[in-house]
Amino acid sequence: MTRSGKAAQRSAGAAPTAAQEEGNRRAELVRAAGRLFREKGYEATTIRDIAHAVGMRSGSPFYHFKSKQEMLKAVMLQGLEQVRRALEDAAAGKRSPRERLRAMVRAHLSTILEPGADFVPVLLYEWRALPDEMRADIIAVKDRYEAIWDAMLRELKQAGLLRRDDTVTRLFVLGALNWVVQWYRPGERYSVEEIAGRAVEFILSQSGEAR
Amino acid sequence: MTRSGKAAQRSAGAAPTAAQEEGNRRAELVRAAGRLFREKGYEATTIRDIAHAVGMRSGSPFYHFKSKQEMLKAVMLQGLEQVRRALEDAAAGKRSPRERLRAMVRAHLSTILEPGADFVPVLLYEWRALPDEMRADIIAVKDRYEAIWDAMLRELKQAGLLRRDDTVTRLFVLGALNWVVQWYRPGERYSVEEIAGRAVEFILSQSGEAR
DNA sequence: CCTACCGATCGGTAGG
DNA sequence: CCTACCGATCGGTAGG
Repeated sequence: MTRSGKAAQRSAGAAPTAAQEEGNRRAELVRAAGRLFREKGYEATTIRDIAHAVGMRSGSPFYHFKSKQEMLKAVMLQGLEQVRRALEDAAAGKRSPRERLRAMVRAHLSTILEPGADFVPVLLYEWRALPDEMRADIIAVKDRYEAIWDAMLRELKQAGLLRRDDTVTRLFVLGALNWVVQWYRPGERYSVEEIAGRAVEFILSQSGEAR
Repeated sequence: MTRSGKAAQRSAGAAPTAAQEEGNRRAELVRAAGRLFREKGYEATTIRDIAHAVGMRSGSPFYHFKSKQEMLKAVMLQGLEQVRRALEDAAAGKRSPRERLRAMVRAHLSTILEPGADFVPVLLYEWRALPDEMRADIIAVKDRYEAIWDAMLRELKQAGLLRRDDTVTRLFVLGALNWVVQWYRPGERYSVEEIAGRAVEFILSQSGEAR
């Protein structure tokens, strides 16, 4: 699924070009780095861990990345692109404000909780490890992401479903959602779908009737 | 302020005993460790950093702690005791449910945001670094902390101020609050007091009149 | 609590 | 992308 995009770039059946192979290897490294950074944390993960996870030797990742920090940056950028795309898709559907909120909450939670969804959690919890200069590139994308939420909150307020639609409210909302990664365990008691429903209910000031 | 408790243990004017001096040094190490763990993260902080912060040489902290992990555990336990005590004090005041909630939110946020309040943020964000065996000791204290919130939520629901009072609701509430450490900057735009007020408003399903 | 030290490991590089 | 390697640093210990 993650790969279908890549695969579609080459004509069917043709052997991949050298550049494509290289891109694949790079993508594999980012994926492995994301998983390890999430599981063990950036500092506790070694380049050797990442290299071995994709069948390389310790020095080889530096052929694809200049430094460990560049790998972190790549993971974070991928996480941001992923969650932003998911959110835009969710918001695009023609639905009522409430239904659109629910779709966005579900999209956000999925990107954080689904097995293999490692990029965004790394983005959320490894800021400290990122050098100042690299943050600017990330903040630009982050702003676009938050703008989608701000638009949603404005809409909800106009519909009388939310008391306030300012920045602090958005931070409370995203805080409640992002915190779910701390307690959610797959297959245990609540599904992502159920948590999304409960979150919507928690966020909105008027319960309204179901659905 | 943090020290007045300690000082009160000895009779006024008397020289501290050897055991008290030792306890003070240990407490200094915990404080320094808390600050550094918070700023740089557990993995990125070295024993040497901590030692130098209190004027010791690199090997000396091991006279007080068996390992770096034991230092982390000490920081976390102190964080939990601190936030639990603050919360119990806040909840103890004879007030309306809404006022009690506000006091608890303020207490929780203060323990996380006030300058020098490093223990709880470490507790929140360094779980990964703590070995399994040490978690049990911490979880026992954590349960007592969460029980206070559960009681508060039950009360709010009975008063018709909250739609639900189950575990997921508590997790949303604490998520929104704990996330504030990610965006709050002292002296910038919002005070802790203001954020507490906004959080209460966000949490409750009925706005009611001011105050 | 210091001095002196150790084994292990880490991010990164040169040279192919 | 591998081999071979380097300088630096780290958590921890012995012996006082």
